[in-house]
Amino acid sequence: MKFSKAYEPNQYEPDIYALWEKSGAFAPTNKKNAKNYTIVMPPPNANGNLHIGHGLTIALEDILTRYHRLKGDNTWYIPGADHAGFETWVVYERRLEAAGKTRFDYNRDELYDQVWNFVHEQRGNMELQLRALGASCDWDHLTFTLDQKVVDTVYDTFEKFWKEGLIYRGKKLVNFCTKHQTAFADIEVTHKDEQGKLWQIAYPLANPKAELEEIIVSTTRPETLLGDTAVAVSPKDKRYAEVIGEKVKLPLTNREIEIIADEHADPEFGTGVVKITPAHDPNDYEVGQRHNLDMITVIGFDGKMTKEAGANYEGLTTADARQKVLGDLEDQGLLRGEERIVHSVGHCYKCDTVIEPLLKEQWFVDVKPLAKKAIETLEANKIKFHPANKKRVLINYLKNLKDWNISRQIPWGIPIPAFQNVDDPTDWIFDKRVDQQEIKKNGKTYRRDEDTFDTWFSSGQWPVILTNEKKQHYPTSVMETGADLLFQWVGRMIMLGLYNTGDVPFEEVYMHGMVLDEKGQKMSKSKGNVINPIEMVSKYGSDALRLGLIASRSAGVNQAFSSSKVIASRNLCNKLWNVSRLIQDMVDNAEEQSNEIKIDNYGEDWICREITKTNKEIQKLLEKYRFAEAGDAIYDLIWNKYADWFLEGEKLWKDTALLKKTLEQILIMLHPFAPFVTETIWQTLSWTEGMVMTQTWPESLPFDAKRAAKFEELISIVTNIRSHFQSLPGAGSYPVAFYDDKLIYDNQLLIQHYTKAPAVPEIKPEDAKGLHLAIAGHPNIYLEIPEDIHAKYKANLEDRIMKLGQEINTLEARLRNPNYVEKAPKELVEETKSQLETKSKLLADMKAEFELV
RNA sequence: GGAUCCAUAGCUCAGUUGGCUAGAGCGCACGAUUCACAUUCGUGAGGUCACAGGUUCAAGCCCUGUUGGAUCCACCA
Repeated sequence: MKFSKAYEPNQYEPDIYALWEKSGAFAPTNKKNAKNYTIVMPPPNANGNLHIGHGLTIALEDILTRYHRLKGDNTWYIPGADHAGFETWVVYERRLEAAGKTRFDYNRDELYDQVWNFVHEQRGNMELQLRALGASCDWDHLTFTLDQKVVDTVYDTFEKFWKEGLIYRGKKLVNFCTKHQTAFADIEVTHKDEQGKLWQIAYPLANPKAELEEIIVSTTRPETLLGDTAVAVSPKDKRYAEVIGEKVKLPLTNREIEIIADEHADPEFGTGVVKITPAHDPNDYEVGQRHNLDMITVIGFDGKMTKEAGANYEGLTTADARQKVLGDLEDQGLLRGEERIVHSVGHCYKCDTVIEPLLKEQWFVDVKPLAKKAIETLEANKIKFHPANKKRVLINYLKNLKDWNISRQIPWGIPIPAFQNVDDPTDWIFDKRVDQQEIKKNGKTYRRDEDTFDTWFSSGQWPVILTNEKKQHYPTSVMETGADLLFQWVGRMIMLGLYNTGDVPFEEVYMHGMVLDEKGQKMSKSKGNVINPIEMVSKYGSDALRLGLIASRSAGVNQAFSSSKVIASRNLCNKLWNVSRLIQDMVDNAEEQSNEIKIDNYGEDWICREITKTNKEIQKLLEKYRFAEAGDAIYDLIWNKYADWFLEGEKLWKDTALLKKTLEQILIMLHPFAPFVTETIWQTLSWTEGMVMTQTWPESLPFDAKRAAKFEELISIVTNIRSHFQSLPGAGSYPVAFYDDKLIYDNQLLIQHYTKAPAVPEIKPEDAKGLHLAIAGHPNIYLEIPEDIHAKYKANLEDRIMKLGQEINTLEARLRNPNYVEKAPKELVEETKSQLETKSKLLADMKAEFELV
């Protein structure tokens, strides 16, 4: 291959990925004295497309993976594909609807097969996209969340729970979406503040007293009145103390219900009386439990009033029933007022339907013991979090966690392996024969539970499942995922991982924030501000997207996407491409080919020092998950140091052995961040062998620190001269004359090359003329400029003298402070002193010059 | 009600045991240019680090409070 003039990512990326994949190097090695490094990928939706957040996830995980592979670890990055239970079901149900069908036209097994086929028709796109992003994951172990090994583990866990009594079947209030016909966990419900009304309704006492004939309750949901089984007052509320235990006539029905005393009633709120509807309100449910109240279900799973609501209301929607109830109350003179209030209402996170708390028999996990263990583990710092504060947030959540409803009434998921005795509804058994609707056991007939597991129940066991085959990779090294999944996923993986294995599922957690659009807004389809990562890849290249995404981003913080960072990264790739092109050119044209490195000028010492310094810095930063800073460090090395200074100088020296070596090191160090361009270059260079992906992380390069420091002096001299050339009228360049300066003498050619000065002559002190440069340590440099330009320079010099004077004042003030001299570290004080000395000398030179000019 | 995060250059953001003159990319201004790269090179302007106190020899960083923005959890008859 030859280097074209510019790097065109699209031209190379697919072939490069194919090269890697074919090589087998994505599979974990099994070296004896190497550490294991494992990341399980949060599985993207199997039949969806990746979004920009996946771009970030893959970038971060793949940087870590490739870095550790280069470091020689037994590195294993395991990909996954999610059946995404509810998400996918919603999509499929929409298709059914479009075809004029509903889920009720089929039985569960038929629906499961249909969705299975649907998903597998759509599948594969996501996996291609992961490849386009450069994920160096082990495709041989790609796991779909409905694969048999997943189901096996989930069933084993369920059975173990069952035997230990951690699973129970309970009829409790669940969050039910009447559109999607399924229950949700608490965490899946989105609460929104809404404008609503609070109505006052009179409940007449069964035995009216002279001073109290009726009590007035306040409610936002009058239609649930039909299911009231008590009214509650605070036990401390003196107004009602006498009527506790008495009955009231429930309006619109002919029932009488009791007045009970319960803490739930707040004397300060409204009239201090609460109607109690245990079947339709979570708080009332608890009151009902405490007082052993009846539970009357007046709203059905279809969102309509039931038979129990009475003939007048049966079949009405809750909204219609509300109007009718209000009208009827009004007719009877029992409606006593209304006021507007803002209250929070739960909605289905997919379809926005109001979530109805309904009584339903479901499987619940008793989370107390699991959460307790998780909290202990977290408090013992067994898992390190980035950002660190997420640990406390998670502990706080776990402390208040309620039992977890794991039943979902959707066909797309892992069937719950539980069967119910057809003759005895209380008799449930555990059995794995879920492919049958009815089974026989001990002469009894059992019918399968139609429900499936909450997907978080299975994905909560993800690290355990994926490492099952190579147990030495558990616990995994780091769990990298979005900050929004702290509770529903990370927390559950910790609980279930500990339960399954006794050990944590991962040693560290890194949580990234959301990728917002360029204006800092959340991306959403409805807003139309979604950025497609694959479009970015085809426009700028995969490496540019990766580098651009990690730039300026820190753990846990939501940050805007920045196309300018992507473009800057694209430019970096091109820069490196051209650097390589130049070096290849020098190698091709070199008179002798030698692999022996001879460091014989300051710039070479300097670049060896800088590469080594950056090498250590990148390692340190990646260990701390500081991706953005690591990216900056390598960017700075390649562009500002390697290309702008070292390579520019090497145009004169052409030490090909050193050029090769340094370029190789840079390619390896950049590889985790920009895998495609580094590999493309590696494959294109004439002398490199194998793949950059499977090289070894570079060792330190040899250098002489004093000589490297000399080069830095040269840099500041050159910069100073360039600055003068720019600011002097005419913006020309002039001879740089000097005397008695070894550094300049030794580097005349280089200085001429960097500054583009016409000459760098050595002169006799008495011949010095022109503009005297004030550079610390180099007092004898003159720009030979015409007389008339001097005056302009004088003003500039005056400014610099003033500035320097201020700096000297600061230093002097610091040293005058006895506390500073005594308490600050000695090195620091010494440094201040030496700085003061240098600067004072410089100031004296400048002042002398000012007089001369 | 409880909690968390954020506020630094025109924009997006770094700045992690407190240390000297607060950085980057983009943008802006000025200049260059056949010879690796216009996806280029060079030079430069631009910041009372939200505000008010405090701790310290020393504060963008630590503490207290205030203001503004974002998010999460719980509750809301």
